[in-house]
Amino acid sequence: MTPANDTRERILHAARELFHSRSYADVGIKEICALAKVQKGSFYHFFPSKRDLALAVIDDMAEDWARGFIAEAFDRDLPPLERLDYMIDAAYYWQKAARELEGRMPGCLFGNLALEISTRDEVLRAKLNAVFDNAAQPFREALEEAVEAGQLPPLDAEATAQAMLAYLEGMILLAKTRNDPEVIRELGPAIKSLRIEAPTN
Amino acid sequence: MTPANDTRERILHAARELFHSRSYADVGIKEICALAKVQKGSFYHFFPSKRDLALAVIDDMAEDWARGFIAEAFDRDLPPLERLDYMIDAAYYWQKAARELEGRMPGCLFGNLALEISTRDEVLRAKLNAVFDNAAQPFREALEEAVEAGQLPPLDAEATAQAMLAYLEGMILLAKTRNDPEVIRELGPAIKSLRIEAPTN
DNA sequence: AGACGACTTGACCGACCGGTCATCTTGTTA
DNA sequence: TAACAAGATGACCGGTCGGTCAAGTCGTCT
Repeated sequence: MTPANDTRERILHAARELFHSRSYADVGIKEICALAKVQKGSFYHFFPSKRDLALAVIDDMAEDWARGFIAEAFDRDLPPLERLDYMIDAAYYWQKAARELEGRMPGCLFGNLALEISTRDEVLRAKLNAVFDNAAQPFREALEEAVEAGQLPPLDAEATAQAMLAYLEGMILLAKTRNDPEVIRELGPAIKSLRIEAPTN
Repeated sequence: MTPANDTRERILHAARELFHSRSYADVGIKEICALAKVQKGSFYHFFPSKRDLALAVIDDMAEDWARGFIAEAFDRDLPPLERLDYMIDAAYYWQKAARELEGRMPGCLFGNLALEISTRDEVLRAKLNAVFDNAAQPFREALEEAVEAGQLPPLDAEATAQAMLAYLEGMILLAKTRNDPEVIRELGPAIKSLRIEAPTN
C-alpha cells in the first residue's frame, strides 16, 4: 500500500538507459538522479552503492529481456530454426530503432558491461555470466528440437548454443563499432551455419 | 640521436597494459605515470590528452598485433583453413597465459575499448572500426584461397570473413565473462563452419 | 493526538580526476 | 662557453566523483 512509490523503479529505469547508451564508469549517480528526478539522498535510500545499482539493473534488464525479446523470438510454437531468424530480426530492429533515436548503436547492455567491468568486479562478472548461461538455453532448446525433427544432423546442442550466443554478441560488437545495425542483417543468417559436433562417446 | 629517450614508449606500454587489463575509464593518468615511472608533466609533454593516448595505444597495439599474432597465424605458406586453427590456438594460449599471470582474462583490447567508448567518441570509434576492417582481411584472403583450392564451396569471402571476426570477438567476450579461456578452445573450431553464401548475380 | 518508520531533501565530505604551469636539468649546437 | 630547446619535475587547479548525514515531510497505525 505505498501509492505512487515508483522512485526505485525510476532510478532503475534511468540507470539502465544511461548505462546502456554510454557505460558504467561514465555515468555518475548525479546524472542518474537527474534523469530519474530523484534526490541523491533518496538514491542512497534505495541502493547502498553504485555497484548494487548495477546488480539491480542487470537483474531488471535480464527479466525484461527474458519476458520480451527472448520469449517472443523463441516461441515454442515456431519451428525451431525459424526462431533463430526471428531472434536476429528482433536484434536488428531493436538496434536500428535505438540508433535512429539516439544516433548511436548502444549494442548489448550485458556485453557492454561484461567487457567493461568483469575484470574488476567478481560478483558482477558472475552475475553477467549467469545471464549469458540463461540466454544460451533457448538456443539449446531450439537446437535439440531441430535435431530431433531431423532438420539438423546430431550435434552438441549445449556447445553450439553457446557458439551462437557468442556469434550474436560478436556481431553486435562489430555493428556497434561500425555504428551500423545493417551488420546484424548481413551477418545474422550465418548463425544457422554454426555447428559443433556431438562428442564421440 | 636521443639516447635513452624511451619515455614515450614506456607510457604507451604502461597504458596498453592497464587499459587492457582493466578499462579506459578506470585507469587514471596518475596510475599510468606511476607504472611507466614518468612524471605527470612529462606525460603531457608527449600526449596532449588521455584521449590522444588512447589513439596512440590503439595504433601501437594494432601494429604489434599485425606483425605478431596475425602474421604468424595467417602465414601464407600454411594451408588456408589451417590458418584458422592456428589463429584460434594463438588466441587461446595468449588469453590463458594472461589469465595465469593476472588471474583474469583480459579479453581483446580492441573489443573492450570498442564497447566502452565507441558510443562516446566518434574518432576512437572510427579508429577501432578501421582496426577491425584490417583484421578481417587475412580471414578473407584465407577464405578466397580455400575456395580457389576447392576446399570450400563458393561463398561471400568478405562477409564470411567479417562473420568469423565477429565470432572470434564473441567467443572472447564469453570467455572473459566466464573468466575461462577454455571457452575459446571449445567453441573455437566452429569458426570454420561459418558461411555466408555468395550474392546471386 | 501522537508516535513511528518510510521516504525526501540538499548541503556537505574527502578523494581523485584530467589537465596546467613555472621552474629546473641536460644534451646539442654554434 | 653561451645559448637554446627538449624533456623532467611536482605543486597546483577547478571540477566531479561516490557517498554521508542531519533535518525534515508525510502517511499509517495505535
